[in-house]
Amino acid sequence: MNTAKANKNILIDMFDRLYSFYGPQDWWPAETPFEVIVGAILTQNTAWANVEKAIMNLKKADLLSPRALKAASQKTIARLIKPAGYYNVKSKRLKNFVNFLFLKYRGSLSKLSSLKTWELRKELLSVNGIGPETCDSVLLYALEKPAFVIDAYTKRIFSRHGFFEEDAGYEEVRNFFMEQLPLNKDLYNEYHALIVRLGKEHCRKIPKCKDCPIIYLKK
DNA sequence: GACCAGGCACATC
DNA sequence: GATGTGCATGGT
Repeated sequence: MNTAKANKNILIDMFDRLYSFYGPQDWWPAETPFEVIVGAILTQNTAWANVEKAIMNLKKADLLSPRALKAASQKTIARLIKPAGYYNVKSKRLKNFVNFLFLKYRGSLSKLSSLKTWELRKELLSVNGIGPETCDSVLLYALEKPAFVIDAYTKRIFSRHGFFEEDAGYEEVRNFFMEQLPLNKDLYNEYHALIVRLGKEHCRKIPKCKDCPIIYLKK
C-alpha cells in the first residue's frame, strides 16, 4: 500500500477512535455565525474560558452584531473584552474585521459567504489580525466551508505520531490533512473539535502522549 | 511565582 | 525565509 493511502486510512481510523471515545462535540459553541468570528479572534493564544467571559460582556452590551460592533468605539470594545487578554490588539482586530465587512460586503456575512472558498480565504487573510488559523476557523465554523483548521494541538499530537515535525508550517500541515481526507465540512468540523478536546484533556504537559486514546503509530 | 492557553503582526537579520 | 518579540488575562 502506498503512503498516501496508508495515511488516509490512519487519519480516518484516528477520527473513528476519537469519535467513539468522546462522541460528537457540537462545535462551534456560539449562537450565531458572527459570534463564531468574534470568538475566533478572541481565542487567539488564549484559553477558551477567558474568551467566554469576554463574549458574555459583549452580549450583555448588545454588541454581538456587525452593525453594533462597527458603531462601538475601540476603547469600549477593549474594556469589555479585557478578560480575554491582549485587549488592545484584539479590539483593533475586531474593528478591522467589521470595517472590512462593511467596506466590501455591506456588513453582510451572507454576501461574503457567497464567494468561492479559495477567494474567501484570500479575502479573510487580507484582514490585519486574521491569520491562517483564525481564517480557517471562520471558514469552517461560521461560513460552513470545508477548510481544515490547524492549531497548536493538531501539530503537537500528530507530530508526536510521526506525521511531520512539530515546527512544520501551517500550510504544510493543512495540506497534509486535506490531501488525505475527503473534502467534507462536517468531517473537518468534528475532527478539529475532537483534536482540541483530546489536546485539552490528554496532551497538556504530557511529553510523550503515552496514554493517548487514539495512539496509532508508536514512535 | 512560573508556565500555559483553540495566534498574529512586525522588526530584524 | 527564518527567527525573535510584544501583546495580557486567568487558571494550574
